[in-house]
Parts: sequence; C-alpha cells; structure tokens
Amino acid sequence: MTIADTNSWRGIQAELLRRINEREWLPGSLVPSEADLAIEFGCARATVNRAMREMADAGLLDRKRKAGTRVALHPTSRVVLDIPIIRLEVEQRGAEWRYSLIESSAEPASLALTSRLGLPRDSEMLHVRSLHYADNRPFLHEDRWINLDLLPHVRSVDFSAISANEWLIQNAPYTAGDISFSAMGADAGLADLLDAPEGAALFVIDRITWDKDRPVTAVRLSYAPGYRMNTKI
Amino acid sequence: MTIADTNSWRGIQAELLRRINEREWLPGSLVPSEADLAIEFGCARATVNRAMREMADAGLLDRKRKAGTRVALHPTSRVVLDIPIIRLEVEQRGAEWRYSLIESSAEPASLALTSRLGLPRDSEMLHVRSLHYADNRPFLHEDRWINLDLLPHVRSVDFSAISANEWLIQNAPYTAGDISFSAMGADAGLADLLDAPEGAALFVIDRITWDKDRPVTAVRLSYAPGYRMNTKI
DNA sequence: GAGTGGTCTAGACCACTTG
DNA sequence: AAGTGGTCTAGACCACTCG
Repeated sequence: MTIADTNSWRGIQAELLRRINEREWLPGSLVPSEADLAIEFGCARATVNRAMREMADAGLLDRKRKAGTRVALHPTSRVVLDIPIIRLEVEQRGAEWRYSLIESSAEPASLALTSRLGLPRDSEMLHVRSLHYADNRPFLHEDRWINLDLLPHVRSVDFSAISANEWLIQNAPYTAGDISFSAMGADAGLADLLDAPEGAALFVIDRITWDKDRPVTAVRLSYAPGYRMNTKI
Repeated sequence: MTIADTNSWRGIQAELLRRINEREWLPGSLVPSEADLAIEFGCARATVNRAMREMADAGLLDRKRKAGTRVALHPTSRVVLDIPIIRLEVEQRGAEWRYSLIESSAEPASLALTSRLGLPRDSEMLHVRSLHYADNRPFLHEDRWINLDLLPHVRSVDFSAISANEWLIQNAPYTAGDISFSAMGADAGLADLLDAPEGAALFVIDRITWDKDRPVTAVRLSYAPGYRMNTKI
C-alpha cells in the first residue's frame, strides 16, 4: 500500500500507527501478540518487537508481559527538545554570536540555592554572569553558580575567553539534570542588560545538573523578549 | 565492576556511558566497532548495537557506516516533555480541575492563521475559547481554532460539557505537530480572565497539529503566572 | 574495494504477570 | 501453569561511505 510496506520494522510500525490513527484498533483495546503479528506480516518476532518497542517508549502502546499490548488510553504527546550550546543555537539561527562576561567571582551561595543543591549552607560557589548576543543584540542572560568543591580548578578559568556554558559542557560531565521552563517579568537589572522594557515577559530556563548526586552547576537562562523554543511532535 | 555488568545491553550501555563520562573516550574520538566491542564484552553484535543505538538517538554518539562511531562533540542534551491532557495535568498536581467554556462559534479565520495552515483565505473555522481551573483558580486559557473541513461534525459538539482539548485527543487523530514555547505579557483580556495584572509574564504554548498535511487544529495555551514546566534529563 | 553500521532471521531462554 | 513481552545469539545480507 504505502511506500514503506516492505516488511521492515519501519513499514510494520507505519502500519500499526495507521491502525491506531484510523481507529481500527481502539484506545484501550488489546492488540495481537508479537508472535501473531509476526505471522501476519511474515517476519521474525524480533522485527515486530522493534516496531512496537519504540511505540511503547513513545507512550502510544502499553505493554505488559502476559497481559499483552494495549493501545494507550491517553496518548500523552511526547515532545523532544534539543538543547544545544548557546553559541550553536545562535549560529543555527544564522546570526553572529558574541559573548560578554559580566562577573565571575567566588561567593557564598544563598541558602535557597545550597539547600536545593544539598550543599552545606554558605558554601562558596563560583558565580558567573554573562550576556550572549546574536548579531550584536542581547540574546540571553546566563546566571550561573558552579560547585567549587567538585570543580576546584574552575577558579582559574578565564570566562571572558570561553563561555561558562561551553566550558562546562566540554569539561564537566554530568549524569542527570533537572530543567524547568517558565515565564518571568524582567526586573530593572535584566531589563537594562537585555535592552528590554522593565516588566517585559522573558522566557526562562532553570537547570541544575548533577554528577552522581553531587551538584555540578545551577544556571538560569533568561532570554530576550520574543524568543521562541520550537519543536515538532 | 558495577552492579549491572552482566552482559545485558543495559550493562554494556552503562559501561560505555562510564567511558564517555570519565573521559576515557574523549569527545570526537573514534570508538571501537560493534564487532570489536562484541568480542570484548563476549556478546553478540546485536547486543552492542542495542546499547549504542539508543545512545546515538540521544545524541551522545555519532554513527556513520564505514566511518564508525565517534563520541559526540557537542552532547546537546535532549529533553523529553510529556504533554498530557490538561485535566490530567491539573489532577496530577493534586488539584481539582474545573473547566468553563467562554465562546464557541464558527468564524472566518485570520489571514495569518489560514496561511500558516495552508487553508484558503477566509476559511471558516470553529473558534473555541475556554478556561481551565485548578482548585477554582484560573490555570490556563485555551484559545483554539478547529478545521471544519476536516471535522465537520465538530459543529454539533457541546464544548461546555467536554473540553476541546480532551474531545480532540479522543476524536481527532493527528500524525504530526509543531509546538513552540514562549513568554508573553498578558493583554487586558487575558489578565482579566486569568486574574492576573495586565502585562504579567505568561508561559505560552502554541501548537498546530496535522493529519497527513491537513491541519487539524491550532491552539494557544496561556498559563496563569507562576506556571513552570518541569522535566529531567 | 572494503569496512562499518542497519537490519533481519530463526531460535532460544528468561521474567513477569495473570488466570 | 501458561502466555506474553524482554532479551540474547549466531549468522547473514545489505547500504552506505570512506579511502
């Protein structure tokens, strides 16, 4: 029928998606077992498994041993965001990237921060603030705290030559991270830096990364007004 | 060594991740071929493939035939967001969900919208606006346009009884979607509806869904101030 | 041309869960 | 107890792409 009706796993996946999309298989209903589908499509069971596993990962199917496979009741759409290095993000937009360091100094971190990170209160951390530009217009403000216990030699890095964002990606591996996205009104300081009116709505990303339960860095990225983060389903 | 050093694909993947995280394999460097790793781990090549494929999907490895596999230079972190039905999102926060329809009427859509959707200009679409509440406080404003050509019987749906969000998920399959996230200041109308000051920073999701190149619906979700979208890496 | 990853097979055993 | 998905194997052929 379709272009991909070879008995490849992609072709099978496309057919299964069709049956779900066209309501041939209703939400919540039991679908045939891998073995049966393998017979129907004339292929090995592993091929059917390859097709269905991805759909289960994507939340379209619910699979349980013995109980079999069902079409998911609430197909929560799963969105994948790629968060690149800021320099690359700017350059991908066809703009020229520029960067300027505002401040880099070791300071005792706030109680709010140390408690979130599980560090002793008043721990000294490296506070790095900088601005990233796209075509000489402010693009985002990076406000970062780096764990000096974990990365002591970061004290001697010259963050006017390389952005903290990029240095960390290349030098500080992490195993987990928490991210949150929100909207905030620009305070006077941010408004000035981003060349925006005070109170302007800013898109904000807060991220904390961990290396096996030890915090690496906490950062807030505040984008200049008008920024959109795009993706596809 | 580690807990999972059985020669399962998970164990192998953990070991590969360790080599990357601990800089045993440097970014950009060539890693052994699947065949060599299979010998090293004493398993079948398919098992190594299973471990590495996922890492390539996640952006940690770059794989090319003949050229081999390299550790990615810029490990762009990949974030997965689950976007559930709004009712479930509210209930998952432990709040009581309530919903109120503001408007539902067939109207000619703006040129901006019809051109984005690839519809004839002045096409009539169903415009549905509603408010979702969490514990009786405004949670988000849903402003939606539905393609009447594709879904003619939507005219007779009573959107005061079921939210457009939920009705569409259950009745209108889609095959693709564009999503964008941004921050916007609340205009007078939204401020009033969301019980927020005018100009307050709102987190906004714009989404257009398609069923094989035919637009299904375009929606803007404007969240009340303070909303955060959280996830993990 | 040759090396690498992409995929498929036929079979096997196991883990989990339900009846 | 039995059915289902999860995984692994040994082998095979193919597609791609680099040298």
